[in-house]
Amino acid sequence: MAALRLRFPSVDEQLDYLLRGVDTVLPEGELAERLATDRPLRVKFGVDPTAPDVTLGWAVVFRLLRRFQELGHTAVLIVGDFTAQVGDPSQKSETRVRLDAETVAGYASTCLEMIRELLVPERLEVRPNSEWLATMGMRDVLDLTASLTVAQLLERADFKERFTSNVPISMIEFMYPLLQGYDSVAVEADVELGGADQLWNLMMGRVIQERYGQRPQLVMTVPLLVGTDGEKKMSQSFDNYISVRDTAEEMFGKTMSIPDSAMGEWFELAAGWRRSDVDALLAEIAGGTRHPGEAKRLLAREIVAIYHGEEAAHEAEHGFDTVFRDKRIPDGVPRVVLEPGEDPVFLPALLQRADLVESRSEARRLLKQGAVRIDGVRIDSETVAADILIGQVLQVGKRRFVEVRAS
RNA sequence: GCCGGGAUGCCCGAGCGGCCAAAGGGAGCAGACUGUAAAUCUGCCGGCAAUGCCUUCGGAGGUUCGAAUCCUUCUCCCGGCACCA
Repeated sequence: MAALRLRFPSVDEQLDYLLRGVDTVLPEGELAERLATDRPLRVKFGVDPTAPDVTLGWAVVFRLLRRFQELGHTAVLIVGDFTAQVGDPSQKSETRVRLDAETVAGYASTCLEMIRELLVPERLEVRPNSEWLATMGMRDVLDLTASLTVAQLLERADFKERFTSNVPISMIEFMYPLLQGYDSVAVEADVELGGADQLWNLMMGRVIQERYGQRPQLVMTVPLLVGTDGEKKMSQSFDNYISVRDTAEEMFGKTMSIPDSAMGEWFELAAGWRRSDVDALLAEIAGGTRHPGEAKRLLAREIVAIYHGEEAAHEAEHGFDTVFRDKRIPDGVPRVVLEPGEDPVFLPALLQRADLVESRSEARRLLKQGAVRIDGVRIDSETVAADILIGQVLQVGKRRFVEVRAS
C-alpha cells in the first residue's frame, strides 16, 4: 500500500489510482473536477450490519475507499444500524426480516473490527445512521418523502418488475432508498461508493441531496465479485465466499477452488491487479506459456498476502501442497485423547468427539465409503485396538485430521 | 371485514390415509479422476454400538388398527374483493 501523503498528488495521478477496477463513475468527468479543488473529499460508504462477516467481494469497495484515504481524502463509513433494524429489500425480491437491536449491534461491532483493519484509521469517520434517523419527527419524514415521486421509485428494476407482476412491495422498502439518500445529506458526502448493484440507490442520493440544497454526490461503483462457485455473486447467504478473517490456509484453498473462468476477474478485483497486467497473464495461459494451475497459485498467494502477509502466503501454499498434491499429513494437527480404558476404540464415537464428524451415523457412513484412514491407511471397521491408534493421525476425507493420544 | 391459497428435511419443492425418514433439484460430504477444495462420473446426505428402535412434515388437540396426508383449533404468510368519514 502506498504511504500516506501530506499533499495531494496531481489530478491525473489520483485518477489513475482511483479508477483502477472501477465499474461506473457518474457523472462522468466530475471526479477530476472535484479532485482539482484541493480539498479532502468526503467519501461515503454505507454498510448494513445484517451479516457478521466481511467477504472478499465486499472488501473490493473497502480497498477503493482506502485508496481515497491514501490520497488524503476522508472515508465516511455509515453504519446502517437504524435501517438494519427496520429491514431492507434484498436482491431476491423478498422482504428481509427485521433484526433486533442486539443482533445488529453484535454484527456491527464484529464487522467494524474487520473493516478498520482494511482502512486507514486516521482519515476514517464512522457514523451510525441512527445518529440522525432515530430522532426524525413525522414532519421531517414527510419532508423527506416529498423528495421523490412514486414513478421515480418504480424506475428501479426490481420494484418495476415486482409492481408489474403483482409481487408486493412494502412501503418500508420504498423508504429505504430515501433514508440511504438522507444519509448522504447528513454527512455531506462528495462521493458515494457501492457495489454495481447499488447504482440506482446511489443515484437517488443525488436527487435527495439536491432537494436539501447540497451539491449532488458523485457515485462510483465497483463490479460485483463472483463467489468461489464462479457463478453467483459472492455472498454470505450463498456460502460461496471468502472472509477477510479466514485463515491463510482457508483463503488459499478456497481460492484454488474457483473455476478457471473466474481467475481474470479475481486477479483484478480480489488481488487488485491492473487490467492490462491481468490481460497479459490471461494471454500467457491461452497461449500455453503459462500453466493455469500455476496462475491460480499465484492468485491465491497474492490474495493471502494482502490479508496475512507474504510469509503466510508461502506457508499456506506449502500446506496446500502437502495435503492435496502430496496427499500427506499436514503439520499442526489437533489432538484427541482416548478415555482411560477405551480399548478397543469405537471409531464413530472417537470421530465425533474429535469434532471430525457431526454424528456417529455420519462416521459410520464415511467408514463404509472408505473415507477414514489411520496414518494414511484406509480402514473400514468400526472398532479398532487402542494401540493401533495411539500416536497415529486419524483422517476423514482429504481435509480433516486429528492425532490420537493415549489417555 | 369477506372470500380463497399456503406453512414439508440446510434451501427450493413433490406427496394429500398404510408401499413415507418422505420424490426431484440445489447446497454439502465421500470415492474415482485431476494442476486444483475446478469439471465430470459414482455414492451418501435425521439420530441411535442399528436387518431393528427413536424423533421429524408450522403449534396444540382429535378421528383411525394406522396420519405429512382427514377433523377441530391456534399462530404466521400470501392473493383477491370490500370498506375508505
